[in-house]
Amino acid sequence: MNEHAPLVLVVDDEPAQRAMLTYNLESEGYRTVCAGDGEEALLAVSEQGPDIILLDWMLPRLSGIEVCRQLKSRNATRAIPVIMVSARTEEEDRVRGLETGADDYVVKPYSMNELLARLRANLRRARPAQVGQVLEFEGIVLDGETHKVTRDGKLLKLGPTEFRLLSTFMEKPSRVWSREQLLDRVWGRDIYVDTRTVDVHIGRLRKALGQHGGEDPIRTVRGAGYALG
Amino acid sequence: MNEHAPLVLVVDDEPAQRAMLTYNLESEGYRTVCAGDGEEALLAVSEQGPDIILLDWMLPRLSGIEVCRQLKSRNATRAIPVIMVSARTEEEDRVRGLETGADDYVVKPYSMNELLARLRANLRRARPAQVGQVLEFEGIVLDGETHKVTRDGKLLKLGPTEFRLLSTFMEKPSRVWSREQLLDRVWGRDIYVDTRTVDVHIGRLRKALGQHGGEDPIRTVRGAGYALG
DNA sequence: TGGATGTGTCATAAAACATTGACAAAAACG
DNA sequence: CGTTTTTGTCAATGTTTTATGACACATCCA
Repeated sequence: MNEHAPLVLVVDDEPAQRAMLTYNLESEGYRTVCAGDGEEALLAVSEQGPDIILLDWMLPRLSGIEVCRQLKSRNATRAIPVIMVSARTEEEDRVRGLETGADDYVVKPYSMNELLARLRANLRRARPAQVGQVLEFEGIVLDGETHKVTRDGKLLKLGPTEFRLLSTFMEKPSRVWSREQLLDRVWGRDIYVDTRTVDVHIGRLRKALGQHGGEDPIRTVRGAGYALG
Repeated sequence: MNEHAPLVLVVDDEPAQRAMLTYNLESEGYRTVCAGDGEEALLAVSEQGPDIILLDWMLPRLSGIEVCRQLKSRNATRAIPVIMVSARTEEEDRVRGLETGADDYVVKPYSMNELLARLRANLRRARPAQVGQVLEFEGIVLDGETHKVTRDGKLLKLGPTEFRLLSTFMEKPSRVWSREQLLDRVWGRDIYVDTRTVDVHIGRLRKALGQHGGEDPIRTVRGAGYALG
């Protein structure tokens, strides 16, 4: 199994469902981890740091909707895409699902094809911290597994948002990202934050990158956004 | 109404639907334009250049899926986000919708809230019509993704307006652009600026292009405008 | 719980860029 | 040629965009 395959957290209370899903996901090359109820799910999120979450609506102990709400209210987990899975087709549920911040919504019965398509779409959108991958740019080394960043061998101290911001930049150095795109990838979908907030965090990232000296590697592209190098 | 509000193209064959949608969209501050069938839709796209498209699945003449396929197969329109709207809940359709390149999918009946949430998310994602294209002309290389311009390998420094001006020229080298056309493309529609401003910026672009030496590649066409080469 | 750390917003400062009018230079045209 | 029209450049001024520091509030972790 590829070390860098995306890790999917499957949350469902029915063991048969979980087995079916993990089987299919793994034969598509994903890595998986399971949880049987809401509390297990939250635990798994903080311990495993999945790249994406398949979340059943009906769960013992903590409902799927509540799990989602909690995930989306924390900075550390906000950016992880959540796909809600539900047997209920009522439109009201879809709305509630999306309003708690779910990134997508799938109604049972769904085909594996549909699920995989949505999975791919959501992963494509929001995968800044390529799990396990080590990115490098002009002496800056970002390790997605240990969450450590060094510059010219010296360890840098940076907060979670700065880390995600930097890893977005490093995924494609010298590509210009608009503030909106950065909000989408670093902060997450449907989050209402002023675009100027990006400026502030860029400033913080610059300070963090320069804490042991060195040129500022972040380029301001007036009227367009920011880029690395 | 804000001139720069996103323009939403609403494609639906039922007038009542269209009215409902435009009413709601406009009270949210969007500008709207409508089409009643697939061919009208394609026409509206090329004439109005909407920022995003709400596309009903079932349409007379040209089905929504076909419209989407055509839009996504042309460079000029590929970047416009398309949200498919359908009454059909069959999952197979959802998959087909996403596979033709639709950016999102909404099933009727949907709530306005859901629709607006998806609209916002998709607009934000695709916003700066990233022309990730690299244009080249006589040693001048313009990269739309990194916003960098080099001449004979040497990086040039140019401001936002100079960048847009140059990229307009490079789209079709040796074509002559009138001052009015340049104002339209570089400055934007309905903006009131003296045509003399164009001269000044041409001057700046010339200086910028010559900052490391080299011939002036911009040709003045007296009485007509300017061209590259 | 409580201290440390991180985050979003605002006000303000600073920088970058755009516009315009004046005038000089160049081209067109009789 | 001299006149008229068009274009190039400059400097002054105005506008927009970005940077930064301070602060309140939320979150994390022991």
